[in-house]
Amino acid sequence: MTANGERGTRERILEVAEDFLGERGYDGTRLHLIAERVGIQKASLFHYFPSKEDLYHAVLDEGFGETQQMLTQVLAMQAEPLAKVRLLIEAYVDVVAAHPQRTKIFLRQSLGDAPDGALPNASSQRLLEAVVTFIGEEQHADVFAPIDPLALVMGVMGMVAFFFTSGPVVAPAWLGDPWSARAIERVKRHVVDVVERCLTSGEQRSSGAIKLAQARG
Amino acid sequence: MTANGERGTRERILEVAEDFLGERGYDGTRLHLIAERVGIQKASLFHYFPSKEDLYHAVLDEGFGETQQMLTQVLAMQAEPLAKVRLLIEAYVDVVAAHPQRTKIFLRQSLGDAPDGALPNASSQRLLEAVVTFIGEEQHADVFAPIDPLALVMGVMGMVAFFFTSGPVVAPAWLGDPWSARAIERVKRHVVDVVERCLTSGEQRSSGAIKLAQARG
DNA sequence: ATCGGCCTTCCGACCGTTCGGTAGAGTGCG
DNA sequence: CGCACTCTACCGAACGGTCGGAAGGCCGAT
Repeated sequence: MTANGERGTRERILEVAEDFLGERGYDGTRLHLIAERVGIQKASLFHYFPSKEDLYHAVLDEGFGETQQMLTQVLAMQAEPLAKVRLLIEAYVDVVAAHPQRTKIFLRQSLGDAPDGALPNASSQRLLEAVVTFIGEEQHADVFAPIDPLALVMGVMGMVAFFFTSGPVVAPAWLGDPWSARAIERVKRHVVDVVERCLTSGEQRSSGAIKLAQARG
Repeated sequence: MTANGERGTRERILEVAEDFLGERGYDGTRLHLIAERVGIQKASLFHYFPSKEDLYHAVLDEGFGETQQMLTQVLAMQAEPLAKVRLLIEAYVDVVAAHPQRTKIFLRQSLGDAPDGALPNASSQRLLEAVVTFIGEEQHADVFAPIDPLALVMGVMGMVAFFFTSGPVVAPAWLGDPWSARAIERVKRHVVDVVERCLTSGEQRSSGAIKLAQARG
């Protein structure tokens, strides 16, 4: 037994790496700093991961997997359509709020952080499709109001990610500590509110929005 | 007169730098590649900008300034409240779509791309406040439905940014070429649609909105 | 019980490359 | 000449990654 009695060096590396990758991105992450924080020699990193890029992908996979698993679970639940949407949003906000660095990595990835560029990740796309299909079906049954489901879902992703990652920079006063339970609740409520208004508004506005605006004048 | 007859080497550097910074971020941007694409020697970059960080900030300032100027202009226009909101959104989408790299840089910046961390940028905060105040006043006059205005505005920023920067990765099929006029129009319509539903729904749904209304008094 | 090999885990030292940045001279123009 | 601009050549530092080996646990053979 050397310095590290507890087991899980590999896991600790992944944790620390996630922190650095979220904070500074792929190119900004220094392996020797990861090693230092883990309490290990830099060369030892290469015992667990063949290269920096492999470490990056390991962190990525871990994060994606967990998030998708949680959302898939919620999607399979039995509930009223609108309630299920609410649950989905709340679960998503929870998972984003619980792993801020992971969310940052996800955003960075889609901005093209990795050296090999941004990859579309097949399984996450399947999940996205499942959610969109669910909403589309309810719309077809006239339970939900007609609105582009894909745009709606992607809008939710964008809003939530932006609130937590960019929010503190753009509007530091708002939310205060973005990871506090109070802030999380606020974000949930707002997003649910917005989506519900979009899915329950009686009139169809999609293309007639401009006319409506004029009519109100 | 040497190789570069047309004037504006500095401007060309800024353009090219914006491209690289958006595509790969601060740490991933290599000065020698910028120089190469400009058609200049790397050392010449330092004649115009004292350091990489200064170049970065120059790009940042240029981008912020232009965006803010445009939005401020729209905000000062005379129009019906709801129409003005629509104009603001359309202007914002236009400017984002016109400068994708700039938007990526902005997102990266708020994720903490620069070596000195993310700075809250005072003037952009003032603009944000102006928009929020405008919405708040219309709500107070019962023209707009009660909903957290700051959250709404930030949500719009998040949605739009996400559509254009992450959209192609998350859902490549959607939008197709995200910078086509068709895609831009689609994004505009969706965002305007969502915001209008939020600002015109008669009933009051969120308890967050109630709190906001209280806080305002 | 203990020796010797073996495996995992980790380490100190080192390597080739590339990065941001500098020095200084050259060139053409007003 | 002075000035604005660009060049070639170079530098120290830091990076990702490699190498050979040391420290200890494990286990079977003696």
